[in-house]
Amino acid sequence: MNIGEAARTSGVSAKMIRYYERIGLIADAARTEAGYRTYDRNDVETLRFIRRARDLGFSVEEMTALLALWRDKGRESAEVKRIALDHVADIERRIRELQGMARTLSHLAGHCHGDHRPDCPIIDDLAEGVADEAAPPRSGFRRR
Amino acid sequence: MNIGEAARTSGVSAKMIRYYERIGLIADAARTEAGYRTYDRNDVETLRFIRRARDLGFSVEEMTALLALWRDKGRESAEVKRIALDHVADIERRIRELQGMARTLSHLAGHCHGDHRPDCPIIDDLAEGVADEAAPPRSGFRRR
DNA sequence: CTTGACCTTCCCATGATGGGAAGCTCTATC
DNA sequence: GATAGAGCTTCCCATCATGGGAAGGTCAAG
Repeated sequence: MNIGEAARTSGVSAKMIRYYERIGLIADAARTEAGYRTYDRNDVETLRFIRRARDLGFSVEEMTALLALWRDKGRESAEVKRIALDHVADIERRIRELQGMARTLSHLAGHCHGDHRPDCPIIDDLAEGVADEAAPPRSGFRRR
Repeated sequence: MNIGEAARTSGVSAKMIRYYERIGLIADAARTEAGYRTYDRNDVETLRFIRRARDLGFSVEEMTALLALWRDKGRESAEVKRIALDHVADIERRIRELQGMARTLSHLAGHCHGDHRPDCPIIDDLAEGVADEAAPPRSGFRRR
């Protein structure tokens, strides 16, 4: 099948399939005489694996490791578990950061009239920076 | 003061100060004859405002609105509150996405021996995609 | 043989941030 | 006054995963 059908049946866009090939996450696809990429059921299975890992928030780097382990029938499950748990710890750290932000903002908003009057503790806090209630905004925080 | 001191006292890197000026979040700084940017206490206050908003996860777009409201002494607090609560809702949506991922992965890891044996439900799930326990991986999800 | 869907590569953009090069300016010390 | 070193300037590049779109080749149905 061509890349379009592989994309539809795997849930990975054609753009991303080409990208994954270019960065070496997946092997170069076979080509027709005209240069079209072709995929078989096996390739689509790999793409599905990638899509599920991606949906669980794994980075390309982590997916590279997971794919290698998937293919390695003699793998040690400890290795897979370690990657998964490291990822969980990473996710939980991000959750805590976000919770700190939400808590601070909710608190401030709770004290804001939210009417036509100009007084607003949210703005006041941003301007003065009194409350240091949010999770410590250390390095490494990225939004979206 | 020059950009270096403004960066140190505001907590916003010189790189980012130039970036914020270039994209129009802050006004063009005054310049010395030699072309050096100069900042006064007022400018540093603005930069501090930006840093705090950034630490709370506001995007540049949201910061633009918040800065305008900060300067507008006749603002309606309802407007500020709306931006803050919209942002909280956005944060909470991201938290739920992350929690779904962490839950699924923790569940899978809990059933993985994590030893020298190759059997691993984490890999099996990625390969087969049986459990659809994670938050629906709709469009718009971005990692980090 | 034309039409339209599909494929190819290539370049650009995102958002917020940092790295680094090449070159100019300022200040302190000799 | 010269020199060293810190600090400033602009410009370009990279990140990460993803999409948009242009220019042009290919294929299948009518």
